[in-house]
Amino acid sequence: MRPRSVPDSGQMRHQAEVFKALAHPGRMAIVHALAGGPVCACELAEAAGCTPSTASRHLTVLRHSGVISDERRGQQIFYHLRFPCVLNFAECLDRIAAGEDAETLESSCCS
Amino acid sequence: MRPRSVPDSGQMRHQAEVFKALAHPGRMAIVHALAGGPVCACELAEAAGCTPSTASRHLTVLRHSGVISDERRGQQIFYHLRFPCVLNFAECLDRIAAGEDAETLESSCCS
DNA sequence: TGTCCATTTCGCGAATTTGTGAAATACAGG
DNA sequence: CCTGTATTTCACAAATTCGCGAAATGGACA
Repeated sequence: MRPRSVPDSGQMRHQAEVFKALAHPGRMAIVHALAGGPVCACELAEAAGCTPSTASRHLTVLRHSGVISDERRGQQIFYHLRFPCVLNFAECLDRIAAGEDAETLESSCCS
Repeated sequence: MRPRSVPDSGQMRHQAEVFKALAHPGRMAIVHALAGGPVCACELAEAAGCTPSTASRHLTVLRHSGVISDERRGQQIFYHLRFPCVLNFAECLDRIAAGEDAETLESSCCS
């Protein structure tokens, strides 16, 4: 077990903000849709299963929390996943939900 | 880059639910307070900086999402962190926020 | 049984989040 | 400049979350 530093309250607020940005099924769908590389906003609206308007707000939330970044390419805007390890952690959650023992998992979790 | 399976909508809903449970500074404080082992509810209320009443609801949210479990010991109830890798991921967030490059980080992230 | 202690549940108002259509903005190309 | 496409911003109502005090619950112990 590697030693771990205890975060201060500012760090914990920031962590909670990132978790909040991810705390929505549509936004998780967006994050997973970005796993293979940058994707434009219109495709992300489809992935999230909502209108472009709603998707735009989800994208704003994710961008503001630092999870994604945006880049204009001609008429469209492509989004890029800045925290690839979110996908690692999400996979851990699936494995624990599937019944895998968390202790056994820990050494390989999120790696 | 290890191949990664794309989660179905049920898995993404579950992931979002876990993230939502963690999406609160007080609940993050509780999670970090549990890093060293089980802690009773009254101490967790202190760690979260709220009343026992509010802390109890936070604990209910965390327990319902599977992040923690509870165990009675005499008069008090001790809580236990079931997802230790949450701490790994939280540390990644700190390191990225501190300016560390996410690509460099990924291979060691959450491990 | 009765009393203490730890914890949870209830009820309430305040604040935040959510989704959407309509309108505004930004850019490419004639 | 004007048109079409992509995206965002705005305004609004519905739903959810938050925090706390008061009251209820559940064991431990005499």
